[in-house]
Parts: sequence; structure tokens; C-alpha cells
Amino acid sequence: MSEVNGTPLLNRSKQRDRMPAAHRKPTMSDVARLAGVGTMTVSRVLSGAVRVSADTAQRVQTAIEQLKYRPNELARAFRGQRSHSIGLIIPYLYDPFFANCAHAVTTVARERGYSVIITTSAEDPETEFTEAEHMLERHVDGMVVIPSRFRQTRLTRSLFGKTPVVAFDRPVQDPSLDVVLVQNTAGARRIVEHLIEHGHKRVAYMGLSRSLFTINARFLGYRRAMQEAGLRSDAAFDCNTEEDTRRLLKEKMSGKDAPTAILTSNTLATRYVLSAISHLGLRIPSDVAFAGFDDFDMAEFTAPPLTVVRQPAQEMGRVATSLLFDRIARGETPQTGNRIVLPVEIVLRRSCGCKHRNPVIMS
Amino acid sequence: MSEVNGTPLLNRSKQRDRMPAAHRKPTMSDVARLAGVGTMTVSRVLSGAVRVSADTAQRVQTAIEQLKYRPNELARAFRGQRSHSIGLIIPYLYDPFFANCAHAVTTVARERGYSVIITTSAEDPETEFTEAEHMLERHVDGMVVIPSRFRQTRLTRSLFGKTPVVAFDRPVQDPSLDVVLVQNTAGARRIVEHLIEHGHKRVAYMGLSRSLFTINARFLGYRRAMQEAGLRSDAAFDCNTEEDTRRLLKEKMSGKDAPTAILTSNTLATRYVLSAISHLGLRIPSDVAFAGFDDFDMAEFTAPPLTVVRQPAQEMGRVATSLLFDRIARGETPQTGNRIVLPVEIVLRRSCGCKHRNPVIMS
DNA sequence: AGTTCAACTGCAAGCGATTTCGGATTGTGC
DNA sequence: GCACAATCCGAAATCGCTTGCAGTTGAACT
Repeated sequence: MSEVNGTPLLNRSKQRDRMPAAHRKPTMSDVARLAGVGTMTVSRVLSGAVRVSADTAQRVQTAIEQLKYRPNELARAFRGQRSHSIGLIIPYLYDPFFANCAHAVTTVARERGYSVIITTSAEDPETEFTEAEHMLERHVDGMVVIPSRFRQTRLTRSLFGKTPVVAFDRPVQDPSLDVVLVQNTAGARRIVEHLIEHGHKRVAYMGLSRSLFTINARFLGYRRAMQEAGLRSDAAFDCNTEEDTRRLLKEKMSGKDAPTAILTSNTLATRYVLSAISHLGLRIPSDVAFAGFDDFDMAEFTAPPLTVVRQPAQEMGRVATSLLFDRIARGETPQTGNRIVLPVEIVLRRSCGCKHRNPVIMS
Repeated sequence: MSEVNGTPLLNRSKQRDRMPAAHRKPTMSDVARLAGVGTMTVSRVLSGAVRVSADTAQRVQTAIEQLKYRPNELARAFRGQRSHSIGLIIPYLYDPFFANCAHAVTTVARERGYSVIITTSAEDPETEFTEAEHMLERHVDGMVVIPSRFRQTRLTRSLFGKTPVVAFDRPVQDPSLDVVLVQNTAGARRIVEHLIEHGHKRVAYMGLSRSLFTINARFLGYRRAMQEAGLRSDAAFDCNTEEDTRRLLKEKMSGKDAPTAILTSNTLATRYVLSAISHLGLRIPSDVAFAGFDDFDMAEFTAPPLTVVRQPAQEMGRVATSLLFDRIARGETPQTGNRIVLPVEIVLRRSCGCKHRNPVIMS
């Protein structure tokens, strides 16, 4: 066996002399050849699982460095059963809330040595479905997703097979998937209660399309708070564009039952409403009090500083991703997934009518 | 040839009967077997490159649907030379500016049928380097990166080999990489000139660490504008934390040569400065005029609305990614890369002293 | 009718890693 | 010294797919 490699006639094409390692990336067998060992030994040194004699290991290490060998992760993922990558699907990346979620996901994944394949769904169930399929074809070890429209989702266990999936921010219909949410309803309810405590009787809710789970849940919280206070809860309006919002607000504010306070469904709605309010020349909180769902970077520097419900965006991403890694580690697919609901904070600034100079946070 | 597949005796272990396709994912040869063709034909139907007779193609399609066959993208990437994925490295995802860049990258990639592997570097050259290596090990077809600190970068052609790389927002030292930037210096210069036109003689520049390319470039623009106007340009301060900024501003504003206008280096600095200003009880623009580099969602609703330099974040991501795909398509590695500089806009709101009710955009 | 050519299809050989299995080389106890 | 176990290591088989070539067919040509 010792001199066999000197006999070229025995070479099947498999062992043919490849390019002199000039431009081709070095492979494991290049390393093995240089170190005078078998590929298996190189593999063992790399994975570190099985013991290899110190001497051999050293030779292999030297060869690796000399050749600047880098394992081909693609081959490894293909052969083994782990791709060491997870997928992440979110509606948009330009939305700071989603971006924060995504940040947490990538951070946790990196800590675990995983890559994340990211894609945006633009809230479109069809895109979302296609992208999920792509990720599955790439054999991601798991997926974290913010599902788009609840009703039309095609995200089901049968699509994912044994691949673990965690949905967050919004639930999915399939009960076997894990879900991580925040207290949308409770948060909205509490902040409306606060508005009511300020003496407001006519509070309006202005939000994006209620076909989005979170938006609807917040509306429910609004309605609940109003009803429990014995107030009318029918001042709930959809504002999907800046123009709509402006027109709508103008109409409502000049009506006889004009709202004295407004709650918005999220930052985008906040922007629309703020724009409309400033356009109408109204002042906050003297003309209308204001509260928004979802905090944002500059909420402290608007005029006046905004009272908001603060969601733990990064925390949610972290929890969802950790949960996913648990599932991946366990390797089991449960009948019913976990459902984790994270608490929100109420940040009292001045738009609600509070007078404190600095924000007060209620958790 | 027609009955050959009926003779199990010919089976070498390679063709052994695998699991009855129960829990195993169907492979191409499952499809081939069912359709009564060779795996190559299936492959050809899938890739669509070479012509296959309509009849055969139909049979294969049927088999694919019947088996719910999904090609293994990992195997495909491994075998072929294309992984159909690109890498994206950015400092943070929670920063809206970077998130916008990332959004554009993922969007363009999706349009091309590519996956994007994303990771955050936290501005750390070491992390950035390690992550780039990981992506290379995964054999991405190309990379788009926002490089961290200029001086310490380890991002060089020798690391990337033949893999195309486009740097954006900040340059890299290696001249063979493509670079897409915005007019940092010119933008800062123009907005300072505007401040000067408002009559300001003492304009301060408050920014993050100048070891970041963009921050420094903007400082240079500030200095240039001041010098050309014959004014002193030494009121340039580093403000890396909220506390620092507050202390600094307090000191400077009470000095005898207190600045009458301030330009900040980016949104984070804007926040620090805004916070300090409000803490000191100063009013904008009567006590100090204000301009910021980098627009943000709510800049219109701060008190007062902020005059800023607006960068085309998404455009930059789009251009960088398109450039990358050009390189990937061409397959050549040039000696010297392109250097594209995108124009910025000046958005005049009211913090600079302008009186218009609505923002005026100068491009 | 024989030949050429094009279109279509299949076989075999890997891509670069890991897993299985077994062989070689020690070390250990008697 | 010899049997036996433990330890270390290597050959071959694969993972699912595509590339290179060769083979088959039928139609078009001379």
C-alpha cells in the first residue's frame, strides 16, 4: 500500500492529477496530500470531534495554513444534514420596526455561528410563499418569519415539513408553529385608558388596514377600553395614505362630535396623522391629545414629544430566534407550538397631556 | 434499452432501492424513475436551457408535481459553479439608513432570483473580516458591503479572490473593488453655505468619530465651506455619547464665541444635539440654527422641522447591487473598479432659519 | 438506398465534504 | 512472547445534481 501512489497506471480518472493548485481553490484532499494523510484525517482535525494524534494534527494544521485552505461550506452542508443557515422573511426592511427585529435575528444567529438568508415579502402572501419555498430549497435549518396577511397565508406545516419555523409579531393559522407576539391589545387598551384618565371622552383610533393582525389587535384594545369606560368606540378610521388621512381628519375635526384625542395604530399612521394635524394648524395636546402605538427614535423630539406604546422589537427577534434554535437543537416537531406574548411599555411624554418634562415609562 | 429498468440484478449498490420515498425528500432520480426518463432529462426540463420534446417534458412535469419534487438548491449550487446567492455586510440593521440600503439590496437580488445572506459587522473590522470569510466559504457569487473603519480594514482582493465585491457608502483601500458613494463633502459644503447665506458666521460641526469615512468627508465639506467664506472652521467637535454632547454644547454655547448655527454629521448626532439643545432650553432657529446630515422619517415633525442633507440610501443600495450583478455576469475581475458618486439633495425646512411652510428641495 | 445531420436522451464521472467500515499500529495483561 | 483491546487512520461510498460524451432516432440529402 505504501508505494501505490507512485503507480500512475492504477489511477482511475478519480485520482487524476488536477490543476497544479494554481487558480483552483484548495480542497481537503490537497491538504491531505500535502500533510501526507487521508482526507478523513483532515476532516477529523477540522471538526475536532474525534481524537487525532497531536503530531498528525499539527501537520494537518500546517498544511491548511500553507495552502490557505478554507472548507467548502456548500459541500459540507450538502453532505451533512445541517446547512448552518436560517431563513428570515419580513415585510420590509426600510421600516425601522422590522429592521430592529431583523437586527436581533442576525445577531443571535451570528452568535450561534449560523448564517441568515433574508428576504422581504412586501406583505404579499404570494411572494412570501415563494420566498419560503426558495429557502426550503436551500435547506435552511429553520425559519423565522413575520407572516403577512393572516387570512391568505400559505405558510403551513405541510409546506415546511420537518423544518422548524417560528412566526413573530403576527400569528399564523397553523397551530403547530411557534409564535412570539407582543401585547397589542393590552397595550392599546392601557394607553386609551390613560387618555380617558386625562378626561377625554371622544377618542379616535386611526390606523392602517385592519387586515393586518397587529393593527386589528390594537383596534380591539382601543374598543375595549372605550367600552369599559362607557364611551362610544365608533370613531375608528382607516388611514392608508397621507391624503386620505388629511381629508378624513379635516372632516372629523370639524364635525360636531370632533375627537379630543387620537390613538394611531403604528408609526406610519402616526406620520400621516401628524402631518394632517400640522396641516390643519391644530396644536397637540391643546386642540387634540395624541398617542401612538410604536415608539421611534425621534419621538422625543417631535412637537410635542409623543406618548407611545413601546414594543420590544429587538427582544421579540431575539426570543423568536432563540426559540428556533431550541427547536433545531431538539430536532422534534411538536403538535402544538409555543405562544409567547411579550409585554409592552407605555412611554408617557407630553402629547397625551402629561406635563412631566422627561418621559415616564410604565411597564 | 426499454426494459432495462426492470432488471434489478444489474443494480450496483449505487442504484439500490432507497427508502420507499416515505419520509425522504424526493430527489431528481425519483422523478426520473416515475417519468420513465433519465435524471438528465429531468435536469434539462428544470433548467429549460436545452430543448426537450414536449411529450417528455410533460411527463416529467407531471411526475414533479405528483411527487411534489423540489430541487435541492444546495446540491445544485455545489455541483454547478453558481450558488445564486450574494452576501451583504452592513454595520447595523437597526440604523434606518443602513436598513434602507439593505432593503434595496434584497429587493434587487430577489428580482434577479438571488438569495442574500446578510450579516452585521457592528463597525468592527475583525467581525467584518470573519463574516466575509464565512460568506466566501459559502461560495456566495458576490458581495455587497458597507466597510467599517477605513484604516483597519482587512477587506482586500486577496481575501476575495475572484469573487466580485462592491463596497458602498464608504470606500475601501483596495482599488480593484467597485465603490458607490454619495456626495458627502459636497453635500455638507452646500448646506453650510446655506447656513452662511442666512448670515451665520460661527457655524459648529458636531459629529461622531471622524475615523468613519462619511463622517470625516462631511467634516471636510464643512471646513471647506467655512474657509471659502473666510470664516473660522475650528468649531468642530466630536460627540459620541448623549452625555458628552450635552456637556460640550453647554460649554460652547455659554462661551463668548458661541456658535449661532450647528451642522451634525448624521442622524445619531442629530439626536444627541437635539436632546442637548432641548435640555439647555435653547430654541431653534432663533437661539441656534440647525442643519443635519441625513434625512429621516420624522424630520418634518420635529420642532421645528429639520433642514437636512438627504442621501439616496435605497438608490445607493440598488446601484451597488446592480453593479455587482454586472460583475457576476461578466465574470471578469478588473484591475481598477468603478467609483460611482451619487448626488444628494438639500431639504430646506425651518431649522436653518428658512420661513417656507413646506420643505424646499434643492438637488 | 445509403449517408449525414440534427434533435433528443442516457450513462458515467465527478463537485468536496462526511459517514461507514475495516485495517494498521500501537499498548496492555498474562 | 502472544492474544486482545484500544487508538488512530484511510479507502470507498455517498449526498443530489450537472457536465461531457456517446448513443439513438428520424428526417433530409445525394
